[in-house]
Amino acid sequence: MSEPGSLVRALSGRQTARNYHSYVISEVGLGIASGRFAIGSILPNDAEMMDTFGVSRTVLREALKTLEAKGLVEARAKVGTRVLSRSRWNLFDRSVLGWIQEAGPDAAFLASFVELRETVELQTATLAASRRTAEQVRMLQYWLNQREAMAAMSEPYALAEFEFHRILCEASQNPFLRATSGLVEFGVVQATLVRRAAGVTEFSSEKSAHYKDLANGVASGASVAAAQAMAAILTQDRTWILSPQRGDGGSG
Amino acid sequence: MSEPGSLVRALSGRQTARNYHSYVISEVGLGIASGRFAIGSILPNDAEMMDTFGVSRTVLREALKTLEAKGLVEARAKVGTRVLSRSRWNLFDRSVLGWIQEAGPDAAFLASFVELRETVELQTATLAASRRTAEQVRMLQYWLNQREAMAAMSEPYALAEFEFHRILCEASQNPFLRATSGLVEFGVVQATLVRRAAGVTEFSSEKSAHYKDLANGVASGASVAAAQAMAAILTQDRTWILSPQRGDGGSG
DNA sequence: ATTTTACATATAGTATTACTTTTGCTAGCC
DNA sequence: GGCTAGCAAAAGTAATACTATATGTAAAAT
Repeated sequence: MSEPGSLVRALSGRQTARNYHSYVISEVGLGIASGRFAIGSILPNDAEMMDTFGVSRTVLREALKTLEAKGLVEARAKVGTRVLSRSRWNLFDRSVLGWIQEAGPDAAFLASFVELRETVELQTATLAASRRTAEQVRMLQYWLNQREAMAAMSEPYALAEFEFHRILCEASQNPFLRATSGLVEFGVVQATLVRRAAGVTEFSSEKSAHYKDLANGVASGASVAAAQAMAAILTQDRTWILSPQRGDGGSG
Repeated sequence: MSEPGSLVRALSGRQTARNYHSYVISEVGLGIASGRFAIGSILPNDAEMMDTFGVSRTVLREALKTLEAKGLVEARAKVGTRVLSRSRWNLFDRSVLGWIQEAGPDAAFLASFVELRETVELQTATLAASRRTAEQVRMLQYWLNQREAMAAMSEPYALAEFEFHRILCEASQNPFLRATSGLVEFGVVQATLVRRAAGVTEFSSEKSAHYKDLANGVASGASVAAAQAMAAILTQDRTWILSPQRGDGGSG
């Protein structure tokens, strides 16, 4: 039940597969993220993959089109469907991040992630404080309480923390920052996964004061205070996310 | 020949259509970005669109799958294919940004864009200065020269400026920042479009000193100097991008 | 020996048709 | 009035056949 990745799936709403498309998409997507389909290599051809996944060509091709749209592969006649280099991947896409997370990101990737997240979420906090609506303040308070209430259960806890950050994205009133909710989810989930693996059973306490400060800062329109509280949260998350993992090395 | 959008297409490599898929994708994508297919509305059903675009259901569905992957639409049985709200769009996707640009972004969107770009590219410049390779320094110098050489022609000029910024993204060594090259392209193109529309014929001069400082800063590893030069560039671009447009109101 | 040309071939691209599944709506039953 | 069954519209899936494209190879020309 508690296999790695279940938290990810729970948060992103990916159960197993809503239909054949999504099944093939996540199988191949995860295969690419994990390195089972090596970067630069050619995927098995249509006929072979139809056989592997037990789907028609229609389904297979539509799935590959989706992956192409996310920058993971590129199809060309006579040569096949090539796995593109990571620099072509759409790293702000929620599913792409999900596959990377499920595959087990390496230390360099996590360092890059933390680097960007700190810049982005700091701005999010700053803007949210000056633009939030009354309704958003209420929502923040709600998820703040939920976060405390669910502190003993990794998945509901992570969900509450994620929702809190997501409301902040909304409150920034900036469509680009709203589109970074995938990043935010990745961060919350990654920090929670690491701590759960380390045997943590009470998830909220270390950051509780900072979350309270953040909510208060946003509610009162204090941009600087909000940013400072966010900075404290991100610093704490960073130490968890970048802490050396259990040496399983990864499956790929 | 000089219709709006040709610069966009030239830069992003979208000629007209490589195949039927890309034709349908950009028609519908642009239709959505321009508001011709209203947000929240249902697209015409398969049969009708097959007729409109003169393609088979296979092509149409694969095109819609691509748009779904970019967060523009969502298909559900019995109800049809719905145009999603902008908050679901993948705004870091190059083609999505291209359609928005071609459709003529409104002032609020441009303000949001500038807001984010300044945060992101400032960090890019900082990191690039500390991580760039010798080869990247050479490339920067090359595009710096090209930028000057092409100052009289909007498209080659914009291309050179874009390449300069793109090399910076690469040099940051951060995959997320590399994935923001679509943003960078949008900014360069937008600034150039506005100025061309205003009758500018010499594109480089105002920012030349700053670009030189930026290249020098990156080459010598001076992160702070590089960030300052980038800030000056972005400030200048902002005044152009946010300047009131010709009052054509937009076609949508 | 090298380059060019042309062809065979493998692969994705496209078209067509038919059938299945999902789900919103409506009408009928409790 | 609310629940239930079934109709129907739309997307989902399958199967098949044909077309376009580009790669590799071998023959032909230099």
